[in-house]
Amino acid sequence: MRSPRTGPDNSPRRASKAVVARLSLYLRHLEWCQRHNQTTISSGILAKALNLSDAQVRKDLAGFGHFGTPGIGYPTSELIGEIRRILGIDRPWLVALIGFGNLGQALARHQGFLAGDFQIVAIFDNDPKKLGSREQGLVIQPLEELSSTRAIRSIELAILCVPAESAQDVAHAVVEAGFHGILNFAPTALNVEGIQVVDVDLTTYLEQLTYKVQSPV
Amino acid sequence: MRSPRTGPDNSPRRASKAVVARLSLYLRHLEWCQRHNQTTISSGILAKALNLSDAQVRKDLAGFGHFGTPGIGYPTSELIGEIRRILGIDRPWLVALIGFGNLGQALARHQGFLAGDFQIVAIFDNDPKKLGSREQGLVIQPLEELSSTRAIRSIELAILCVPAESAQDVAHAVVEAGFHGILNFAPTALNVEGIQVVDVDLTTYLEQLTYKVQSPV
DNA sequence: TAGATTGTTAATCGATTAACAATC
DNA sequence: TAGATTGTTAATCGATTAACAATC
Repeated sequence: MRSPRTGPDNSPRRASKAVVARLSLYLRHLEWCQRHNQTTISSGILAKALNLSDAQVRKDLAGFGHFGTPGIGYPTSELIGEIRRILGIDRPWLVALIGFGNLGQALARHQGFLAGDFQIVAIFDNDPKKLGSREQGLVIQPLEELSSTRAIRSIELAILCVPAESAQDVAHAVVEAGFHGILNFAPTALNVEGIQVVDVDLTTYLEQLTYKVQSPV
Repeated sequence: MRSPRTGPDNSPRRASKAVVARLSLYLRHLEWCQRHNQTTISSGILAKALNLSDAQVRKDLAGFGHFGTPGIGYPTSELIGEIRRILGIDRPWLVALIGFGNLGQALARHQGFLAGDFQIVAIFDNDPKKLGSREQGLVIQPLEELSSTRAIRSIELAILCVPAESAQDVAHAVVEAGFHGILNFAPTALNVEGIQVVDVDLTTYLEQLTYKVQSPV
């Protein structure tokens, strides 16, 4: 039973980036609770574990439906299923890794961050020295094969780990190849149409930290 | 010449996380402009390059001082200096890498994301198989040496790349060792006092992307 | 001077928090 | 029933956008 949040025209409203990010955090803690045989959890307990407020947890979840029971809390397993469905990870996603430098190699090996719902099934790079070598059972392919490989295997997502200088060109090729989304690790703003992009800018995080360290609270 | 933004009590006010993140983006594009011999830049041009609004750029910068000239724009080099000073990267920072699994190894090798202002000068791990081996000229040290090594070398920042299960314990040791800040790659919320933390949660980004892909605008 | 652009104020928009009736 | 907790509304807070006088 659910009644999704709707706009004035009654169409479902897209949740803000902040809300979606918190849903991922809720999901991870709920899975932890499930492993510890916690069958229900209250907004207060969940909030405390993540340094948030109980009101925020309830508000976030209520935006997507009625998942809890007054006096009881939220059923762990059911809420996990609901959040996975909301996030779109109630099914597996195929991923192509583009750019096999240090970061690309790291992500290919650090499958932990893929968390089971995502699978890297192709790796691309234009460095002739890397082409043809193998990683995790995958042959490094040239970018010319991006479009054909994507189509054959129905790959939907691309993780972009190329240098900033070539990122825009490669992003264009990714769009042309028919991908649906880009996780962009290149430190540059992409200008693309008709495709979703999430930026992960590793260079900015240490600067956020030094700002906080030199201006504590 | 600058007049920093102040609170009602005239004390400098801490900028929001969003503003600080944008300062990093401004800085990077300004450095690009400098390499292309652009001596001044307007808020409109800078905004367009980063998919932001001109008003937002001016507002962000005005929060820290008067850096521009009406009719002209902002002087590239001077603004770079100001932003670097604001972010705290007008001096080098020493960094310890804690946890030498796949991600830790990747970050050690992917020095690109450190961008010259940060230097990894020590690596720690508790895996007996890794101890004593070398990476980038650094010997992998046991966590028992965290405090002494930090003090001897005056290391200020820690990059935490340990598994979620041990992250809280290690974070505690990091605080005890006298670090000033943690860049936390462990997928868990840290509960620490008296130290600054920036979380980088790689597991959540692909979920943000699938949400956007299945609910486009 | 005319055109361009800043810094700042006011208006708008959105997100968080507080409070509480409803309900198990 | 009494205690706990949700879902939701109203209040607060903060961030973004729009507009424009000041100024080069």
